[in-house]
Amino acid sequence: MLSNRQENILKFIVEEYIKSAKPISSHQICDSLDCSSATIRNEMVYLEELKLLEKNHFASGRIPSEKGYKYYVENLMQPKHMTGEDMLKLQTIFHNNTLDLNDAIKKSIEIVSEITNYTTVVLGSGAKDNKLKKVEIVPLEDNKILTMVITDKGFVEHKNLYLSKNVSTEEVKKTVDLINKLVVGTPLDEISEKLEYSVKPIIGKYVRQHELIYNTFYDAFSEITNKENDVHFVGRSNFLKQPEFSDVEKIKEIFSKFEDVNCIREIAEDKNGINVYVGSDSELSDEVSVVKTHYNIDGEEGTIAIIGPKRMEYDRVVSLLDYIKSNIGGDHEEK
Amino acid sequence: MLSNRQENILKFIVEEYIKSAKPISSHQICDSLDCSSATIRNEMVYLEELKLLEKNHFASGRIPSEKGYKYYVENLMQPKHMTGEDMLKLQTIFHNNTLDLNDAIKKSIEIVSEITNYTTVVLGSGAKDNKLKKVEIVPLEDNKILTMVITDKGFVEHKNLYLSKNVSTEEVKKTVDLINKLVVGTPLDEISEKLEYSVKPIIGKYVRQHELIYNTFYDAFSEITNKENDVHFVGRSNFLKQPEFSDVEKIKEIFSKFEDVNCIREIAEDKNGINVYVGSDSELSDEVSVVKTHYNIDGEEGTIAIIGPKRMEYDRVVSLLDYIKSNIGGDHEEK
DNA sequence: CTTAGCACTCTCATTATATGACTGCTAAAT
DNA sequence: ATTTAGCAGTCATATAATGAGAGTGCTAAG
Repeated sequence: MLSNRQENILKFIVEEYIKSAKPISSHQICDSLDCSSATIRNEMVYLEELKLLEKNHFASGRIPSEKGYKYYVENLMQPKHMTGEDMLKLQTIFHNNTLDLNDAIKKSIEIVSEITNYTTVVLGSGAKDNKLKKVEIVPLEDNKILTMVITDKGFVEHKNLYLSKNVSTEEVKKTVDLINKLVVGTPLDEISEKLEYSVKPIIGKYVRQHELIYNTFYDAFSEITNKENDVHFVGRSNFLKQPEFSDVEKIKEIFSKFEDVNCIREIAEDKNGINVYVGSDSELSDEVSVVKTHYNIDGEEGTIAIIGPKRMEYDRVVSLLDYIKSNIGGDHEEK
Repeated sequence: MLSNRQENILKFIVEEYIKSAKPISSHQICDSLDCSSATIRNEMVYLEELKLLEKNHFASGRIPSEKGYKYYVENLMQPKHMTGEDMLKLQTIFHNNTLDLNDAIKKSIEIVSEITNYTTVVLGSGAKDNKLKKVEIVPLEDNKILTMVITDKGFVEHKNLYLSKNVSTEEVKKTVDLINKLVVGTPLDEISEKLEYSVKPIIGKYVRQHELIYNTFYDAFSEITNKENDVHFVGRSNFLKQPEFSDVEKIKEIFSKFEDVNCIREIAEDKNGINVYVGSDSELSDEVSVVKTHYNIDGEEGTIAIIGPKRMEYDRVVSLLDYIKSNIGGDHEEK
C-alpha cells in the first residue's frame, strides 16, 4: 500500500516523464511536493523496491517501470476532459452525420493519429460469420464480366472475369443462378464446402469454361471470408517521431509487427469499456502500449486501437476514444 | 566520351558498390582490370571530373554519383536473365491463371518485395474516366440498405445506409431508379454536377429523407472518382534494412512521402517500356530510385513501381518487372 | 602510357580527462 | 520519528589527444 505522498511522487514522475522523455530527478519533484529532495529520494528508494520505478544507471533519475505505468493507469490517472481543440477537430466529423459508420470511424482515427502523433488502427470484425446474401454479375464491355459476392451484413467482394470469346455470358448466369438457388443463406465459412459438393458437380456438366468461372467465385468467397484488408492503419510513421525510437533496430521490430497481418488482427478484442495494455501486455512489443475499445453498432463490430510508446498520454487517449465511442454509438441508437 | 577501360571501371564501381555499400578503392579494382592501382586512380580522377564518381572525403574510395548510376543504367548495364530461383517464385502465380488481373499483379509484387527487399507499389489508374454503369441497392436486415455504384470498367463502391424507421426502402428505390434513368453512362467526374441539377431537385420533392439518401450516393460517387485506395503498397519497412537508411531522419523523410497519397499517386506514369529514375529524378527523394512500368490490359491500366535505395540492383529489378509484365500481358492477349 | 613509391589527408577506434547530474548515506535538526 | 543538509561516490556525456589504417595525389622513373 502506498502512502499519499508516495502516490503523488509516482504520479509526478509518470506524468513528467511522459512529457519530457527524460529521467526525473528528486530535485524536479521537491518543489511541487513541498519537501526536500532527500525526502523524495528516500521515498523513491521504496518505490523502486516495489518495482514501480527504474533507473537507467546508478546515478540517473527515475523512470516509471511497466508496473509503474500500470499503477498509474489503474489508480492515479484522472479522467481528463478533452481540450476544446481536440473536440473541435473531431466534431467536424460527427456533425456530418450522413457518413456511413465505417467512414466515420476511419476519419476519426485519422484525426486522432494526427493530433496525438500516435498510430491508430481500426479492425473490422470481418465477414467471417456473415451469411451469403446473394451473388450477382454485371456484364461489361467485350467478354469482361463483373462478379460480386454480397453478404447479409453488407460486405461486398468483386472480381473481374474474362471469358473466352466463344463462351457467352449465359454460362456465367447459369452458375450465378445455381449459387443463388443453392447456397444463399449459408455462413461464409461453410460455403467453400457447399460449393464443392453441390455446385461444382452440376456446373461441371452444363457450363462451358466452368473451371474459370467456378474459381473466380471460389476466390471471391475465400477472400471475403478472410477479409484482412478490413484493417485500416493510420500514422505508422508517427513512431519515428518518438525519441525512444531513434534507434533503427527498435523501429524495425515495431514495423515488422505492423506488416504482419496476423499480429495486427490479434489486437481485436471483444471487451467492455476502454482497455489499456502497457508494454508486454500489449502483445505487440515491450516498447509499446495499446489503448483499445470494442464497438458493436447494429451488428457491425470492430476494435479501435491507439498504439504508442509506453510513454503515452494515457489520459488524453482514453478520453479521445471515449468521445469517439459515444459519438459513433449515439449516432445510430437515436434512429 | 568514355574509353573502354573507363567504362569498365565505372561499371565495376557501380556494381561493387551496389553489393557492398562501401566506397570502392583503386586496389579493389586493379585485379579484375589487370593494371595497377595507380592507373585506376588516374582514370578515376577523370571520371570524377565528369561527375560520374564522388568521394565522401579526401582519401575515401569512390562511390557512384547520381549521374554515374544513370550512365550505368543507360549504357553499361547488361540485361540480366532472371535466376531460376526468382523465376520459380513468380511462376507459382502465373501458372494459377484463374487469378483476376489485379490479384495477379498484387501477388507478384508481394513476391518481388520479398525476394528483393525493396518496396513495391501498384497504382491502379483509378476510376476517374470511367462511366457509370449502374447503381443498385440490396435491402439488408432492419432498416439497413446496401448501396452500390458500379462503373463500366468494373469498379465498385459500396456504402451502408441506415434509414429512419418510418422510411421505407421504396424511397431509396425511387432514387436509384432516377439515377439509373438519368445519369447512367455519364463519366464519373461529371456526375456530381449532373446529380445536383437533375436528380436532387426531383427527389427533394418526392423522396422522404432525401438528404441522407442523396448524400450517401453523392459520397459513394465522389469516393469512387478519387479512388485513392487503389494503391497497393508492399514492404515499406524494407527500407530499414538498407545500411544507408540507418539514420532515423532519412527514414522519416521517406516514410512521410510514403504516407502522402498525393506524392505516391504521382508515381503513376503512362510510358512505354520499363523506366528507371535515379535519385532526384524519382520525384520522391534524392536518396531513392524508382523502376517502374505501365500496363494496359484490356483497358485496365496502372503502374507497377519498385522503390529502393539508389544503390539498387537495377539489372535484377528490370528483369523482374519485364517478366511480370510479359506474363500479365500475355495472359489476356491469348484470349 | 603505365607504374612504383612516398607524402599527405581523412576516418575511426581508443584512451584519457574533465564536467555535470544524480543518488545514497550519514549525521544533525525538527 | 521524520525530515533535511551535506558530502562522497557513480555514471553518462562531451572533448581532446593519439595512433593506426585506408586510400588518394603526385612525381619521377620505366
